[in-house]
Amino acid sequence: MNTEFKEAEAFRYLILAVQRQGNKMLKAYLKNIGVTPSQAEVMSVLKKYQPIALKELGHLLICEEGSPSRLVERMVKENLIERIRDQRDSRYVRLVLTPLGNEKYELIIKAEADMYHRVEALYSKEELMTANQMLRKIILGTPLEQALEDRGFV
Amino acid sequence: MNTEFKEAEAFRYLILAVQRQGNKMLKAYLKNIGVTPSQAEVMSVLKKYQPIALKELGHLLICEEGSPSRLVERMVKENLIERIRDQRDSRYVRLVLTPLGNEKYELIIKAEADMYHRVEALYSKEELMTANQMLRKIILGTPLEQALEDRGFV
DNA sequence: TCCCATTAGATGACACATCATCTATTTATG
DNA sequence: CATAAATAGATGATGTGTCATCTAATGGGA
Repeated sequence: MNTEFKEAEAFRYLILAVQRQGNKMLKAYLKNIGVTPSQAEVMSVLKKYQPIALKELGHLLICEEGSPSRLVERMVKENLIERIRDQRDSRYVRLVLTPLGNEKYELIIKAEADMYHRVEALYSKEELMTANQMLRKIILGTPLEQALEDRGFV
Repeated sequence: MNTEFKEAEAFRYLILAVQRQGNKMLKAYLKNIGVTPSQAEVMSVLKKYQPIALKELGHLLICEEGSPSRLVERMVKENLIERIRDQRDSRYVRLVLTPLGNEKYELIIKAEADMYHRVEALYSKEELMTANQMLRKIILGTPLEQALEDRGFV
């Protein structure tokens, strides 16, 4: 077997595995709140940046590029988000959290904190900083760099 | 803003970003071969382990847990895989690469090598080993640990 | 031998992601 | 002012992932 790219190949699958496993774990923590990991991400972006247009939201999300029309659509149906047409330029919509959305966001913060506690039980702060610094390098020059920067993760 | 879990939160989104970005890059490399990253993973598992049952394949894949019926179904339709009912126990199917599948796999190896070159241009072998060692820790005790071990990534 | 628990795989349901295309508006330009 | 270019968002198509449930086949125990 060719072992030339052994570490690079392992890195590829380890990243995939960690993302899947982490998503699964977060999904479990969020289950009784009734939101998915992607929805939780939308809500935390809205909490910080609302009111915001769909396109801006798309630029800030890590979980999805392009315009998250359908992700938002489902959340509107579940009364987590309100979608308001802009008066001045009706191409835009302005997105804000509903009261229910705000309520649930409080629970989401707690669930995420539980998740982060588990991560910090596994890694020292120094380890995390080293890993993060390395992961940032691969994102430089990609469309996600701006999103991560705006969100405060760079 | 609460900064208690700053690094853990950044880690969460960096892992997501790197996985998305990497998947996108690999997808581009594989595009003219006509296979997706998940399909490429199935083919490299088959190349090494064929003939194999659907359930075993599911245990070996990182890209999907459970049984990858539909992933395989699409690949059968595209004549990449052959699905043969086991004579002795017709609950099982045995999966093998078709000649077309083998041909395409040769191209996939090249595309993946290009991808790995880019990763190694970014990171030293030592950095990769450090990162991989760290990522392995979070996988310990999860269902994916076995898959990674069997595939030779642990 | 007969019945039932077990097992492999298929399938329905749902929520993403991504890409291409379409629609409704707005704005720029002749 | 009229029309074309540009822009925001919606929508269709396709391929995942995940979970629950269903079906078909096997095998073990009464």
